[in-house]
Amino acid sequence: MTERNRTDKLEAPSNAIGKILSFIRERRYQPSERLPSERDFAEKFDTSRGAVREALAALETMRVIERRPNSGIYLRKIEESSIDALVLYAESGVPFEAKEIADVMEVRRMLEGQAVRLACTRRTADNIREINAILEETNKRLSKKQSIEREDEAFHLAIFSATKNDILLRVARSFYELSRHRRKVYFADHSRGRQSYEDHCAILEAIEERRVGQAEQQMNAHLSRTGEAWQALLAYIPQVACRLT
Amino acid sequence: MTERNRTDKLEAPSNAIGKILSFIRERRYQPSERLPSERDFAEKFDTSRGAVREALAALETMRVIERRPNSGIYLRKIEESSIDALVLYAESGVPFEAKEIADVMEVRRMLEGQAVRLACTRRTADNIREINAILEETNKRLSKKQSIEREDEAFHLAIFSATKNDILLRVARSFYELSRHRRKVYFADHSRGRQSYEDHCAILEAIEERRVGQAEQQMNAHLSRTGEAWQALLAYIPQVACRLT
DNA sequence: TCTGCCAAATTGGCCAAACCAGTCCTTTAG
DNA sequence: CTAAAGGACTGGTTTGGCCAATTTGGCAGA
Repeated sequence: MTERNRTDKLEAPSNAIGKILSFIRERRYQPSERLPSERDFAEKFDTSRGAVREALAALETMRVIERRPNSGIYLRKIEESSIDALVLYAESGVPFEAKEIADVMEVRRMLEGQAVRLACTRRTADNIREINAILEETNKRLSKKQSIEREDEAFHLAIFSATKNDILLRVARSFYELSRHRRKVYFADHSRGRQSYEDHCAILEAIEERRVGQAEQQMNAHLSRTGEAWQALLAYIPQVACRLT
Repeated sequence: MTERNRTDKLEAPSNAIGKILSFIRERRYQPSERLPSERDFAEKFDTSRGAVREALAALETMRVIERRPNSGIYLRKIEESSIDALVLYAESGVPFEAKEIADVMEVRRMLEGQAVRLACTRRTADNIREINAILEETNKRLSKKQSIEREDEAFHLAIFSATKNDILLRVARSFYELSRHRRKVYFADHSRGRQSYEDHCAILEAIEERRVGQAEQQMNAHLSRTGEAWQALLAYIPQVACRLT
């Protein structure tokens, strides 16, 4: 009951990574604490040292652990760990807090209002075509009662892309990756998907016509609605959030 | 002449990671192109398959490559690769463009102006103490004519930390990581360090006294000065930027 | 000539046993 | 009591092998 064929998030959880990760969480290891040795892990998971070392290499680049030669493997602070590690954590069963939602929405307000302004002035015809295609796909999925979490992410990232600021796009990508699990929960409700779709259409129209003020206003309205929907979601069924995947 | 004992950036370039990375770059591989097999790499680098596999595991979590079972190893798009991979690239000898600087400064303007406002209202006494300590260290290093790139990063991240928004802090961290190499180049000049220090002191004062408007204004002024200094730097000695490390 | 099938080669994934070069701690000889 | 010797760890690395799946190529039949 540990995992199934869900190898479409990170391509190689490779089994061992997940095992080590949940081992760390279950045993409540503290930062800078020393973990079992490679050989212990291999024995514990009934696998080979090579497989363990490969997983450890991955976890080290995610900055979850630190390997000190001739000493041991040490757990690092959670804040130091990379986004990929957090995604792995979030993907299955980590507690889910209202403050995180509020934080996410605050950052979105900081970034997306200004991004949409830039997008208005710098967009090309290609950008419009791309966003249009995304919205069509959104509509298609909505009419089939499917979740649109990926299309929502694609829409917002396409706006960042239209700003022609590669650094901003990169930051936005890692940000959206970070909140991907929450988005999955959010769009489990069909009506929230419909509302987002309508908001998106209005935003695209403003960008296409290069109405800077209107675009920013529409984006702010969209984010406000999303924030309120989140509050409502959390107020009534906070425990549902964890179980959905 | 490939590498020396510079194992203080990412903890385990482990030699093989760097070798594979420069191999990819030298041979000008294109995205989605198939790389040599694990066994080929092992032979090429005169090492074992296990070492190669460990490096590949790391590169896979950095999303530089994709390993398809029973098929091969494929190069992914650069835009998909993680920040760590970009840092590795930047660390040694990648071209250096003015647009990147402009992009970075644009993002900083988007984020830090609002962040400093939040910091004013939400800061605790601890935040002030922390920032003060950073500024003291900055001053100490300046009087010893040392570069302050780490202290500069610490100062700005401490402001993000004072906003009490963990998501924002995380985004800012990855952002600063992304531009770490450029910062190293920037602070190679001592006078730019002094200017930043003075700006930082003014910003801290405003945050401490919770003067929201003044803090934002100081931050904007600081970012403007930094942007201009960058322009000047790039205009006169663009080629120096690449060679400095 | 074209088609279909089967076997060999190649791939990544994995395992086992060993050796190295350090660190740390205990034991032992002076 | 001290200091040297020894052993028991550690992560880092190599070698050599097996597995399952895919790809490939050649051979047989139509």
